[in-house]
Amino acid sequence: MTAYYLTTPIFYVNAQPHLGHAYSTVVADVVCRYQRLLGKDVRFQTGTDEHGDKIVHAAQDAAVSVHEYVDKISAMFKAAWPPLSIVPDTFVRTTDPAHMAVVQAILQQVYDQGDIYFSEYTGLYCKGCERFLTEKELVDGKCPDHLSEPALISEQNYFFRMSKYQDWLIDHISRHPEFITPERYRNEVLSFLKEPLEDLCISRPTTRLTWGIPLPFDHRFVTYVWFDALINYLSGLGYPASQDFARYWPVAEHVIAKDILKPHAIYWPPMLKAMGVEPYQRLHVHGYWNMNDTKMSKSLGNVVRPSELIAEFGADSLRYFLLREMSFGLDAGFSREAMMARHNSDLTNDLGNLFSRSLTMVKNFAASAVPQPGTPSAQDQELADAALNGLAHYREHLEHFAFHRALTAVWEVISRANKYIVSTQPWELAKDQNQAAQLGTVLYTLLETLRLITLTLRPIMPATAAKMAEALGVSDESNIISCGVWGRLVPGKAINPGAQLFPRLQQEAKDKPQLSKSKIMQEPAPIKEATQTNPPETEGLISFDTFQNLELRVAEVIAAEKIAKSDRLLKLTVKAPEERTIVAGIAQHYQPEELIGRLVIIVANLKPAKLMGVASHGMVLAAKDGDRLVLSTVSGPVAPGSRVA
RNA sequence: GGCGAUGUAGCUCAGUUGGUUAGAGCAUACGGCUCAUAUCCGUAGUGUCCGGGGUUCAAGUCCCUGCAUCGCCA
Repeated sequence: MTAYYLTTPIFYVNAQPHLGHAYSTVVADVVCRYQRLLGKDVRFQTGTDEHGDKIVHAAQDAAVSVHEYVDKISAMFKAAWPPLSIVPDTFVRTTDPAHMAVVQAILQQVYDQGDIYFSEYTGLYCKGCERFLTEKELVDGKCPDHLSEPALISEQNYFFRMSKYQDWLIDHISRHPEFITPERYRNEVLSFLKEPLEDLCISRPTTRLTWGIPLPFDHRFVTYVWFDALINYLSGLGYPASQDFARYWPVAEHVIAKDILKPHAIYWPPMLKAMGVEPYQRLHVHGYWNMNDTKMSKSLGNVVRPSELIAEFGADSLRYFLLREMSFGLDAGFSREAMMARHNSDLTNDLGNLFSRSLTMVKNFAASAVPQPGTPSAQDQELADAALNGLAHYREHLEHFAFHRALTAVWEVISRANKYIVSTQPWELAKDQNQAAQLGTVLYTLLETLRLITLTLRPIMPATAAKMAEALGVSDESNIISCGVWGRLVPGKAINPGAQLFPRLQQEAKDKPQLSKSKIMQEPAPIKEATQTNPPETEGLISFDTFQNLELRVAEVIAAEKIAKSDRLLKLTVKAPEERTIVAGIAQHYQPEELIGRLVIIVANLKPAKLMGVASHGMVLAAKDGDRLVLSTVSGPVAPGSRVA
């Protein structure tokens, strides 16, 4: 049996699972299910990336130990997938002892053969950022985030001789057009490789960072996060001496989002080469989901929780939407409205209704059994051909990760079937005994078309496809090659129409209460609209729900500076609890220095805006008394990020 | 600053190597059917194909230039 191995990235546990994580993982699950339908032996892996200073900080902010923190978030990721009908075979944690042992063995091996060397690096180090900054990042010689001058320090570190593999890598990418897809990302990588590659710093001294895997040859250092994380793709297979590794690695493919293109396309192949392992076969790069035209971002509080969407639409509907709405590789927009439209029109109307009307006719006109088909007319043959054609196109597109095209091909068949019903008018045929044979052919053609559609939907919407297969009496079909042919339904076999596949969802009132505080960012409902829907006596008042749309939080000012060329604006860096930049028009009332450490109240879910070239994520509330502005605050000490309500 | 991508109907997008009247879905309007868990089918549209210039018998498509948005790099 041919093997297939597909991975998602391992997700960094400094945040909870969001739609972006769900997308990568749904894509991988769909492809794995499809490969299984082809009869392959599939290995599907995901996991969590748990080392690094950001995680130590996140744990500190949450006031728990690092171990407790990573256990908790990792478990949240693990628990996020089954409700989406995603079933990985392996779930790797970079804190697993087995993974850590593999990382250390590889470091030792590469070190022994001379591709890791010790060297000194001198650079501008910002204590606040806990990292080296490049000259270009500095503003007036200062760190833009911490407004302090970085120190020129020398640090000794270990480096991976990546530059040695540059020519090999360019050659490899050039020879393998499908190594990085879609093509735009391949071009991006090739263009990056036109410049000389620098060696990769792969260590951090334990004086700066302890939450990592110690270098086996020097315990004063831990390994840099990428040398740790990427290796999960091997350690999850039991590298080096396992049958799984021998079986699955030669067919390995990775799914990633575009933000981690560089580590996967530039660092990873040379790492593999250095350890004497063949590179992966294909890297599939996808884009971002933008939320209501605003970049999805953890710090803006406009993260969509997949669990809430599942609760509202169902896992299958969400999977369908994600695959149908995004052109793989490009960015796409997410909105509840778009999802509602897809659900009701594509799923409820087109597919659900076709299924329901067809089975009802079999029930009413053919005694709930597969009818005996007669000689097909041109019309019947046309639908049969369209169904087989659709299946072929679907397969072609899925092979290339063109999910939206694959689904368009299937919906083309659905649409043809709906037209076919109108033009053949089975209800008229049923009225005339002489046309019984023709009726049988029509219904049989419809059922076969539905059976083929069901086959194509198995990877996309597993639960729905299972219901459809059950109704058609073909639950045992599990191979798209042997079953993807015309005429497998046996006349006389019982058909059992089930419940409606996709109940219609009503568009909720716009100011529906939020299910949780961190949902899709919404514009606060316009007051005008609220007054229109409210009785006259409350005119000018807003509803509680409207108020709930405002996310007010306490924030601590940790840095402030004047914005050049503006006499009114200050650029504030606040902790709420994440760090964010807010531009405030208070320069005439407050000096930057006197703001540091103050607790203020901010609107956390305001649409970001650029003021004098600086992006502002939220606004600071202040009282206006004539010409005077006085900042809002809370009457006692509370943790930054506390909700004000 | 360098390289690249994108800009097409109200919305989301298709448009192969230049080739007749520029397409689809959604939304809108009207009409038809009744098998449908309340849908489906048909018809009707509207487009300065981002602006400007050029090549060509012929440009959404190729070239130059400008604008806008985005990405990568520095």
